[in-house]
Amino acid sequence: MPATASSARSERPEAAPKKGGIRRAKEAQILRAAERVFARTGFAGARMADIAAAARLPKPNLHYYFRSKRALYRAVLANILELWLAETDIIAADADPAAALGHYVRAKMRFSRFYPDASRVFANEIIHGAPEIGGFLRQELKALVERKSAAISAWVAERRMAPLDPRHLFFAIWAMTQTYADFATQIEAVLGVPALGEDEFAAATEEVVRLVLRGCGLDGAPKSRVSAARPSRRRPPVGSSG
Amino acid sequence: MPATASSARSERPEAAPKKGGIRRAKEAQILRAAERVFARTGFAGARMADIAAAARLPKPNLHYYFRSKRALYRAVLANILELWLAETDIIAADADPAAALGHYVRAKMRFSRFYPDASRVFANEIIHGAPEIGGFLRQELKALVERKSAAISAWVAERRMAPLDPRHLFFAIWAMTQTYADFATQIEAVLGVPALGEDEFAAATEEVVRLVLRGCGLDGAPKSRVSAARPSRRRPPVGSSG
DNA sequence: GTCTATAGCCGGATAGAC
DNA sequence: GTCTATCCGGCTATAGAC
Repeated sequence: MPATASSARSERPEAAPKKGGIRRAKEAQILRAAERVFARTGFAGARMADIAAAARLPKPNLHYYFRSKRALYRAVLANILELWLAETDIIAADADPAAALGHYVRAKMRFSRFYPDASRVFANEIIHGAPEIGGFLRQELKALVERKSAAISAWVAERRMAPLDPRHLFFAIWAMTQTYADFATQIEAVLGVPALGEDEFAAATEEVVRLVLRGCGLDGAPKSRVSAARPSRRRPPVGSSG
Repeated sequence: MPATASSARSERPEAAPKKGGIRRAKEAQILRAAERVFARTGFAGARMADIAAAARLPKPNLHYYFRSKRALYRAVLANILELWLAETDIIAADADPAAALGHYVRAKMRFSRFYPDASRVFANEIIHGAPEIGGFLRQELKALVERKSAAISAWVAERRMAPLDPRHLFFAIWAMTQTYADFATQIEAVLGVPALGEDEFAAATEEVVRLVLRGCGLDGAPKSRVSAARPSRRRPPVGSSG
C-alpha cells in the first residue's frame, strides 16, 4: 500500500531480541496517544506536544521513534487500515446471506464501539481527500470490494435477496455503522445521553441490523447473535518509525 | 443558536442602504471561498491566505469583514446549519410514509450532490467533538428530531411501516446520504470513477431510496420522483462578521 | 474601504548534554 | 537511548499608508 511503501524498515528479526521489544512497546504507546489526538483535532490541528503529553513522554522522544509528524500520522493510518481490512473477512465466509450480512454489520458496530478514534482518524483522512491513503483506496480497497461484491451479486442472481448494487450496499453499511463512531457527538446530543454506552450500542446495533436485513429483503429471523467480546487489537510494526 | 449567539451585529436596517448590499456580496464571496478551504483542510489546516486567494481578495480584507479566523468559521457553519435544517421540512408534511421518507432521502442526496463542501465542513466539526455547534445539536437539532420522530412513531403505531426507533432511522438516513459527500473520495476510488457525476448520483439515490424504504417495510412502489433541480441557496447575513 | 508591510506567536524539528 | 534548550519557518492579526 502506498501509504506505507516508504516504511521498509531496517529492523531485522535477528537484531535486538530484547531492545526491539522495548521499541515496539514505546511505539505502540506513542501510536495509541497519537490516534487519540489526531482523532480529536485532525492532522493539522494536532500538536506534537499534546501527543507527547498523552503518551507521557517528552516531545523530542517522539522524533526519535518517528521521523516527523507526518510519518507518525501515516503509521497511525497503517494500523487503522489493518484493523479495518480484517473486519471484512467475515463476509462471504458464510453461505447464508442474512447470517453473513448480519455478522458483518455487527462486526462493524463493534469496531465503532471499541475503536472510535481509529474510525475518526480514518474519516478525517477521507474527508480531506485521502492525501495519504488514496492509493490504498484505489488499489486494495477497490479490489476487496469487487471480490466481496461478486458473492453478493451471486446471492441476488439466485433470488436469495433483493436486487441491489453490492457496492452501494457496502457504502451504506459503512456509513450507517461508522456514524456511531464518527458522529457520536451528534448522536449523543440527539439522544440526550452524555456518552454512547453498552446499552445505546446494543440498541443501535439491533436497529441497524434490522434495517440492513430488511433493506436487502432478508426478513427471516435467523438472528444468530455473536459474542460481544472486544476483538484483540494487534499492533504490528507496520509502517512505524519510517 | 449558541454558534452564532455572539454575532449580534451592529448592522441596522436604517444604515447603509446600498453599501450594505456590497458588504453582503463580499461576505458571501468570502464565505463561499472559506467553505471550500475549510472543507479541504479542516479548521486548523486552513490558512487565511488560501481563503483570500480563493475569494480573489487580499488577505487583510478578510479581517475587515470577519474579526478572526474563528469568526469566519462560525459564519460558515451558521450558513450550513440553515441549509441543513431547511431540508427536514419535507418530512411529516406528507401523510404517506413511503412518499415522505422517499422525498426526504432524495432531498438529502441532492444536498450531498450540490453542497458537498458544506457537508464536509459540518462532518469535520462533528468528528472533532462539535466545539462550535454543540449547543445547537443539543437544543435545536434534538428538538427537531423529537418532533419529526413523533410523526414516524405514529406511522409505526398504525402499522403503516415496520417497527423501529425513528431516531436511529434518522441517524441511518443522514449517514447513508451524507457519505456521498463526505466520503466521496472513497466512493470514487471504489467505483473507479474520477468524480461522482449526475449518473453516479442518480444511481446512488435510487439504491439508497430502495434500501431505506424496504428497510422501513415500505415496499410499495409509489416512487414519486421529485425534480432534480438545484435548490436555491440563500446566503443570509446570519452570524457573519461579528 | 482597500491593501502593503510587519509584528508577534506558535509549533515542528534539532543540537548537544547526560 | 533520553531529554533540555533552542532554532526557524509559517501563520494570524494589525498598524498605517493610500
